[in-house]
Amino acid sequence: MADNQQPDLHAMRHSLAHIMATAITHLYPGVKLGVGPVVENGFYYDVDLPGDKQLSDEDFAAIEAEMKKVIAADQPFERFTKPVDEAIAWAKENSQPYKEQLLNDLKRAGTTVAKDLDPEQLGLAAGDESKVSEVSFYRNGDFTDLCRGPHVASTGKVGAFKLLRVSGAYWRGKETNPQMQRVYGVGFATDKELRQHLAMLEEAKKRDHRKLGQELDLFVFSPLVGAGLPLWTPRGTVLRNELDRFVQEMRDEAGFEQVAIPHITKKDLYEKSGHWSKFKDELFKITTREGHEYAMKPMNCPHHTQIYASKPRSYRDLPIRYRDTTMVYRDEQSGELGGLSRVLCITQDDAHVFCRVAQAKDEVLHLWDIIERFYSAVDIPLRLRLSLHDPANQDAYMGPEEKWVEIENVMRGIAKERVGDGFIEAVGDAAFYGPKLDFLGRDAIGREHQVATVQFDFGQPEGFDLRCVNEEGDDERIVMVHCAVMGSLERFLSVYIEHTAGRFPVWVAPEQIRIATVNQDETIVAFAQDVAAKAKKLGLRATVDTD
RNA sequence: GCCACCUUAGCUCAGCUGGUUAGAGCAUCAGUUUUGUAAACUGAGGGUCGUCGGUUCGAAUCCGACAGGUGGCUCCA
Repeated sequence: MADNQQPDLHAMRHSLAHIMATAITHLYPGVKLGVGPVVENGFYYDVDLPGDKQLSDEDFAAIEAEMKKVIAADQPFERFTKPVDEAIAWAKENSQPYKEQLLNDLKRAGTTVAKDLDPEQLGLAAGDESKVSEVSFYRNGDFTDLCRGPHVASTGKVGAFKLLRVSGAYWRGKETNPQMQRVYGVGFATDKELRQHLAMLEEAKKRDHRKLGQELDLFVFSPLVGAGLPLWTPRGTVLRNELDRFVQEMRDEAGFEQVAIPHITKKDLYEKSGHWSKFKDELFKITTREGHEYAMKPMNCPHHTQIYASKPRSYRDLPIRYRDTTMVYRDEQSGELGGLSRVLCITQDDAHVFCRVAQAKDEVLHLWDIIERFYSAVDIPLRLRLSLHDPANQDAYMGPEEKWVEIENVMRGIAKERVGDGFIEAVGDAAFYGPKLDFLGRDAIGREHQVATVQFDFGQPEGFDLRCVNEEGDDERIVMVHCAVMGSLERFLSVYIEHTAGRFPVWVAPEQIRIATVNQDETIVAFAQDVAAKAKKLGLRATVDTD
């Protein structure tokens, strides 16, 4: 829910959702309605059209025209209430099975327990846990809808709007439920604001990394190689290498050592780490000709633990810090792939620290320093999110809950010490092996993306029995700290390309110097080539342009 | 994976309801030009219309499958 918009704008958008539903009801009698809430910049309504009718963009003009008629009629929005049983009867009479289902939930539970459903969509006040005896409706003209409101006084007072797209959406967000059609629109108080918003969308389109990636010759896709598998051109590879080199230089200063690992492993490694059972759907699996099962690595930490575990470690050796920029592979659902934001092969600028519990805090802080230096260099402001486990779903996590709470308190303490109250907490966003400090970067046109991450891991050291010999000569369990600065190079570059609109600073630019000659006279061209050669000797990326 | 839409030259796109050798701009190449502030002139090459199959006398155009893409849904260790 968009919570920072003016209340009347919220009411306008909510009213637009009703007006759209009114129009669709007029055009497609017998339509079954789902929910129609306000979202950022606009609204949507989920509809299930009679017969096999499927909406497409071409139907928008007719729907918009019908909406304009409803708006021109300036019908008042009238609120009234009904006892819940009468409301259920109303839904039955009007063949609105989705509304009926919502009402039944309201009656039975007093609220929609399904946390995937916003109570606001149900005509129910948020936080209202009591049993519901009455529900509210809104009526405009010949259209009546179960709704909490609020609405504007009449349909003439909704400002400017435009329908943008239609897509599939599962009823109540559940994959196993029937799929409805979700019609999205945007709404603003004035035409001018609507035009500005549409202009912003145009700007975002211009910056689209998929478009710029092709125009700037940074990466390509091949249908023969497959979806979600970007191929990096020489120019794009320069970008990747320069950014990574900067991160790795900072890490080396902080005592990291580079390691290298194979991209596949026997299944045994992931049986021990817990990946085989927890993430088996996302593992790319390989069976050898002898029938042995292998998998492409979906992450690097299990491999790295085996380097650590290869010999006895003294407390004097710790912390041991490995860094490794390498690809991991995840078998994502085909429909989720898109550009560089979501790929099957993810290049992680990964790092793992093996240390004693008491050393972990300093390690986290040093890694945090590197993250801050990096994002200040690429001019992307960061916001911290502390990602915690979900107590309601403890089975999804390694280890006992007390341990989680203890470690999360330590992480929260570190965050408080460093940024005060300047961070948010997200229950359920932790990794299965430990809580995370996630960093959200804000790009030049205001969008936020998750980029860097620092993770505290006590699960895997336990699973792999990682230890050191302490001062007393006893075995001591160690902990791991994971850190990726760019996270995924692919995803980071999708953000960075759009952030800079392809105008990269000189230090990462694939082409730093272009020498253009005024004509194609031999001596002049030779001179230009000589200058370019000298520049290259100095380590600069120079080209000659004789056109 | 699910729903909708899309796929014509290297790029951006025309090709109406199926009917002669599929077009344009930019880019490329060749020749001309050598002119100081954001697209010089002339010409040429380049496409089995995503792939495979079907309907039809005839398919870029209609149907199906597959692949790839876009927007969402679901998912994202």
